Amino acid sequence: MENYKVKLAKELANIITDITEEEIEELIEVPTNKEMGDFAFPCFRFAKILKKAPPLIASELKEKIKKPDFIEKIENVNAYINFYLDKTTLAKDILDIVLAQKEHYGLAQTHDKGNITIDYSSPNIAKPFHVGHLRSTVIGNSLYRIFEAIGYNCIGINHLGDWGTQFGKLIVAYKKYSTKEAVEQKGIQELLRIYVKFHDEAKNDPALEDLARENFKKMEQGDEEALALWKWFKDISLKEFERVYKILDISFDSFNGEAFYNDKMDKVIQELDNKNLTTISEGAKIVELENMSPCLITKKDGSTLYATRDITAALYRKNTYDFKKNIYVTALAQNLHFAQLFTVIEKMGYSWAKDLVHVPFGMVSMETGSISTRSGNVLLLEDILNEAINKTKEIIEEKNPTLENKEQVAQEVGIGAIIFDDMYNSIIKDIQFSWEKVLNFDGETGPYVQYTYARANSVLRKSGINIDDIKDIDINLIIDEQSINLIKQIGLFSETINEAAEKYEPSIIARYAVNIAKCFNKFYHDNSILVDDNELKKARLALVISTMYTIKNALWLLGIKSPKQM
RNA sequence: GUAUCCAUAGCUCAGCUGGAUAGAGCAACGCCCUUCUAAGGCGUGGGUCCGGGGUUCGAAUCCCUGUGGGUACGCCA
Repeated sequence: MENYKVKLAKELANIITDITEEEIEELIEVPTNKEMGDFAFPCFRFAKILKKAPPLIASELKEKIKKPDFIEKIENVNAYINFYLDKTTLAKDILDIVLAQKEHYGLAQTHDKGNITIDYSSPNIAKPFHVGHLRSTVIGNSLYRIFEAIGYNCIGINHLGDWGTQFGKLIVAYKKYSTKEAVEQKGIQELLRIYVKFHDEAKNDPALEDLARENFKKMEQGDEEALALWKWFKDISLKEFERVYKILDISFDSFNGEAFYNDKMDKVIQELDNKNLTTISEGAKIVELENMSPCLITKKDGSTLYATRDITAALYRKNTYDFKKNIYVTALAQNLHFAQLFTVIEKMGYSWAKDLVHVPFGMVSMETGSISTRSGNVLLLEDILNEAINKTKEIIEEKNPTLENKEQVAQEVGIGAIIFDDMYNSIIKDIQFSWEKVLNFDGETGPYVQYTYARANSVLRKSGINIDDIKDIDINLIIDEQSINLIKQIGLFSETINEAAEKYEPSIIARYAVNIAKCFNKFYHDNSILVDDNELKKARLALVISTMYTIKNALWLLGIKSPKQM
């Protein structure tokens, strides 16, 4: 649709000389109401220059415009000039592209725009994967695919929280409250139990915290026993995470977590010193920042912090991947941390500091209050996914009991519902987790979109026509209202992906997928597809398969599968 | 205290780079399966766009300010 706007601006520029073609293009808008055309040009702006009433300007202007071929009609309503695109031209232009690109529709064929590193999921070792971790994981995965779709090469980095004082705590807790056998048997559950116990005990015995810091310092100094325990805890956790990633079908290009930077931080601290950015405050090494609390580089015992590792990681990523953008998908609560991180890198004199992007998302809470691993108020992601899968199975038994591979479909739909729900709204919004909401598959939900895809697929299957035979269609057979609405929507795919990338907002894709589904369902309701008239059937099937490609790719961008039947 | 995010229908939210009567879904009620999957379609009711100023021909949208809520602010990540 964007290209028509450009063409229209060019046409108008022949008549309007007061402003530039670019300004004209900016003024052209899409009317709120479909009845008022595909594009509108408001004339208020010229009232002052021409000293005439806007409606008069509009009507005079309208008379001067020579109708281009791609425009069906031009109308003048008050101060607006409304343009209606020629339906046949529009439908032909869009369907030609979709039917040529087929399953690649909307997705870039090359990835030559450069590298983008995306830091997402990044769970903390030794803590179970809960609802709160889902957001970073699915949003990051979606952004990865969105940027790939517009031609970047993405590098997905799981910046594991596998270093830091928490391991000192875990080592202390293990020695005090657990045994080798218990950890081997119960895995992460046992690690969680002793971690929670540590915090309970530390409330009354602050010396425990000191002991923990001591143990972390040992790790940084290469103490073998401490490192062996650390590695053991890490392996146990990773096994657990891998299982969740497998269920979600999400993968990473790098698992270089915080520990990976252990031997790279000295050099960076040295660099900060050399650039005279550091000062000592209360025994700690810090970088002073304007309008912001200082960034802590080392503690008074000399061990490093989160920020130290993130600065090091950013430098490493720039050197390794020469990224065009380096994106961090983390909670909004980490706003200050990233503001500090980016400013420090800017102060170091790196011009690419401007390419560092924090994509913040809102908090997930539960009806029982905020999620807290320490207090045990958690809802494990696996439990939610399993619940959703079971609910889907029930629905399948009720609606489509003869379906083959029910198990797999239930998995794809149940998980799709959870992922979709997480990204349907602007990611900045807080979410209060609710079983009722997440297990509701009616209305604007993942299953609704998937259902639409399955429906379309079903018609195609029953038509008995091969996809490759759907060509040379008579466009004039599908320019009724519902068909054209659907075609227009399909034609918006590329610019929708661009917008989602620009705003780092997967929900734009999710809403787009719903729009396509809505348009298709109306089209489906109003038009019989499998009719006797062969030409009409073929033309409508062309729309059916165009919808299928679009929905499948839109859902793919969100990390959601499209089962052919459900 | 400072910073930051949020505030639109009963609920969850779109719309926010200013434009024509503010839109969806859920929930409620009613209609549509002898016809391609009813996880669908259609309809009805439902609004002080948090309050107050300002900019503008025009503000839910931009600016200022107040209120309410969330979050973060040195040795956790």
